[in-house]
Amino acid sequence: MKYAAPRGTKDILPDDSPLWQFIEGACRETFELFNYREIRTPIFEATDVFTRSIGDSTDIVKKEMYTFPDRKGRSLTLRPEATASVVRAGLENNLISPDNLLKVYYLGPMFRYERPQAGRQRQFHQAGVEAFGSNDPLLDAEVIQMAVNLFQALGLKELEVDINSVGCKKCRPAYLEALKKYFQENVKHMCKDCLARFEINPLRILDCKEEPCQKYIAKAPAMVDHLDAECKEHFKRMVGWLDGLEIKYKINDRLVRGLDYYTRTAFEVVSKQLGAQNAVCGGGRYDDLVEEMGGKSVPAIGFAIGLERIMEILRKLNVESRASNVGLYIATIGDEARKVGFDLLSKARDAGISADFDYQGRSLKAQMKAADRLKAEYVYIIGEEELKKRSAILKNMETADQHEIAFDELIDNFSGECGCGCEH
RNA sequence: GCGGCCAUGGUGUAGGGGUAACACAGCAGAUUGUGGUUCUGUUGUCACGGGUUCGAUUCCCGUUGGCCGCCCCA
Repeated sequence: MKYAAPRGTKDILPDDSPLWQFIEGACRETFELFNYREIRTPIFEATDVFTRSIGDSTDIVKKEMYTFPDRKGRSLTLRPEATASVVRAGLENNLISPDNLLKVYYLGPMFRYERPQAGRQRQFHQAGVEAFGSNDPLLDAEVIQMAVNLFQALGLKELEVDINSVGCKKCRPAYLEALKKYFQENVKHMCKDCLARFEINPLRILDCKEEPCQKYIAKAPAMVDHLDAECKEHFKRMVGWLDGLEIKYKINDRLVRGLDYYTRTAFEVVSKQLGAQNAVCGGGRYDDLVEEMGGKSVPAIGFAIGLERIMEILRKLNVESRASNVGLYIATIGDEARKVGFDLLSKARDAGISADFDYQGRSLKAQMKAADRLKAEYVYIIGEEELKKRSAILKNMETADQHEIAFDELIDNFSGECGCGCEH
């Protein structure tokens, strides 16, 4: 093979697109139900947009960004996630302000230079939402509810919603100190990764899955116990709203998210039907980001959903539906019939009937076979005799019934019964 | 960035130092104007580069890519 798609990228082929459209459609529908409106930002940004927001010490910034200089030497980066872009766009276009509530959603490809594996690609797709302008815990609950509703609409089960609070810039430093103090003596018994985490970001130790480390982690102080009064109140009230909405969740005081900008609420939806990469949705509040990116202080919250991972689950559930949308296939014999057939073909399309034709001048048998494979509902067969009569055979491919219909009446015959393959 | 496994027609697989087997799909045909069954034919530089050898698709090394795990994340 001379050319192949770059490592970690995948073609989405016609057989897959119905499922993609289903997923994307469900996202749009749910988001719009909650009155979020679509925003589309460029696929690349000035590198600073990401380094400043995501954080220099995160893996994304340290080793996963697709960064390149353009022809004038400016450093650009393919977006590894969308939140930073949305904040940039919102600020640039004056959509974000403290006294204005902005709710937007996006859908599209993201890029991270990572080693591909199950549920992980270098170009992958996310759908997400961002809401700016409110620090009310009600909004946190609603955002989580929206994610849950979406997964319901998609027919996903066996999901778990994990929530936690990572505090704010006022109370987190004290917690980090407490963590350090706690791990100070134990860390030497723990894995070498944890040793490194201890220096860089002790919060990450909580994420470690190594068996020997677990017993130390289990007794480590939890952020929820170190929240200041306001953060504690925020978390309590959000949980209250979630209970009111009857949303099942698990408080996971070990949940730490990988981007630096999160404050207070952090949540994740994980699937039991996936392998190691089991998070299908991750999000949280980022009350300081807008200000850090040069705006006024505007609280915000959002989440992102990994579409490939949703796809993987749906594939396992076998929800692949691949109905044809061809209502009419026009088969012809001979050059003259072909001209007439092609003319009827375009008339059919003008009338909104999805129609197809043979482009290779093949035998009638081959045309019938093609129509069959396309699962066309009807085939209109035009031969020499039919040309003289200006009337040809319309065959119902499912029942195999066929009868004659004049060229002039073909389209009208269809408009009544909706031969377009749509669902009614 | 690290580790394990792998790489044969469109797809899924078999094989093995002397130029590849099977199934399915595709295409063509089986009294030349009708599909889903059957039968026949047809489809491959055995990932790429180098080495060992009289000879490599088969053995060795490297590269690239895939799968899975670690890290991290969606």
